[in-house]
Amino acid sequence: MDNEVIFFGTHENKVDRKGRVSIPSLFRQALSQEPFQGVVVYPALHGLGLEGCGLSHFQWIGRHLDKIAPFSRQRERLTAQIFPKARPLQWDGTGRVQLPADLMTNAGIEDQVYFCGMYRVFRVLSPADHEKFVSGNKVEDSETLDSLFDSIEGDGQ
Amino acid sequence: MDNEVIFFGTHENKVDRKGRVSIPSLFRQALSQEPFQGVVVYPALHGLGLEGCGLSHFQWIGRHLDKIAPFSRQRERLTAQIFPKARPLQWDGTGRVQLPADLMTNAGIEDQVYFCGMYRVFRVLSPADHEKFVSGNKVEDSETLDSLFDSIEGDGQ
DNA sequence: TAAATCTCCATGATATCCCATGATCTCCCA
DNA sequence: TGGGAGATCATGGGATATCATGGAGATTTA
Repeated sequence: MDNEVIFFGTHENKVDRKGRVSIPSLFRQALSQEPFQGVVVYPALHGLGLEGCGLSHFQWIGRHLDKIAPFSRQRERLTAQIFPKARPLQWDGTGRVQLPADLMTNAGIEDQVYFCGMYRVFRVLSPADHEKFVSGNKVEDSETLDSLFDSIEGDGQ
Repeated sequence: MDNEVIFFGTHENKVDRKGRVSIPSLFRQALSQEPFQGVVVYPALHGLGLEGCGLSHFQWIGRHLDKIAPFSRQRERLTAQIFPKARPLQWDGTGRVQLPADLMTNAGIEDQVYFCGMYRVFRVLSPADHEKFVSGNKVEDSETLDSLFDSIEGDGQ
């Protein structure tokens, strides 16, 4: 897979009173090869704040849904969980997007956000949620961490 | 699959007393590459409100029915549910369509609707149905959500 | 001819574009 | 190695464009 889009690092940005926020330059660089110059944002599936990614990765999520029987209730429930709250946000010439009011409310975001790179996606968190996010994902004992890593297969690289 | 038609977000619009309603700009953009500049609307399969999509996807639904045994009761029921009440609605220069009276009655729509993007289709819901839709599709504990996703095969990406 | 539908124009709210600024980072040369 | 010039980045504010919506008038349909 060429042109891999990867997000990392934590970036603290301001939300101005129009609801605009700069997408971190590193994230925009990561997405620079994408046809859609913007991000897709939706409430995080597991827990806190918002999650975002490029359109291609979002379409990849959609293709997962395509594997489910088209008129089934399960497909409808999963779709309803993600799509009605997802929004494509195109950035402007200065790299900013407009955060929709409903998503901001949903995530308790006011005038400051943390962008946390999370490999193929990123999180957008209020300061309070960011703190919970950091402490909540701490792995207390190194034994646990070891076993997490051990569960991943090598690929002979 | 290029130029994928995907519907996102929830949009609250008014129905004026002539029965006109704006198709959300995002939805029209999604359909901008389609030969037919409009939507097809029919009663939703799983109960609430109306469902809509572009003409191409509607044709795709038809082709899906072709996979069901031709003289089966199931095929007839699905066909009867969708096709007799479906209507192509072309939008005008300002992006509005006229909602047919029978579909509005059928869906309990009066002067306000919610458009919910649902991936390849979208829902058109009265305020009351929208509330039921949201609460009815809630996945209470994240375990359930996980298991829903886990039931889908990964592709090793 | 009455009712319904479509076209066109006006309007307020909102989102987007464009330019300016200060802070930080990078680069280059002494 | 240190310091200054220039570039990049996040951010603010005003101007502009877009969108949803209302209504008048033209056109079509029954």
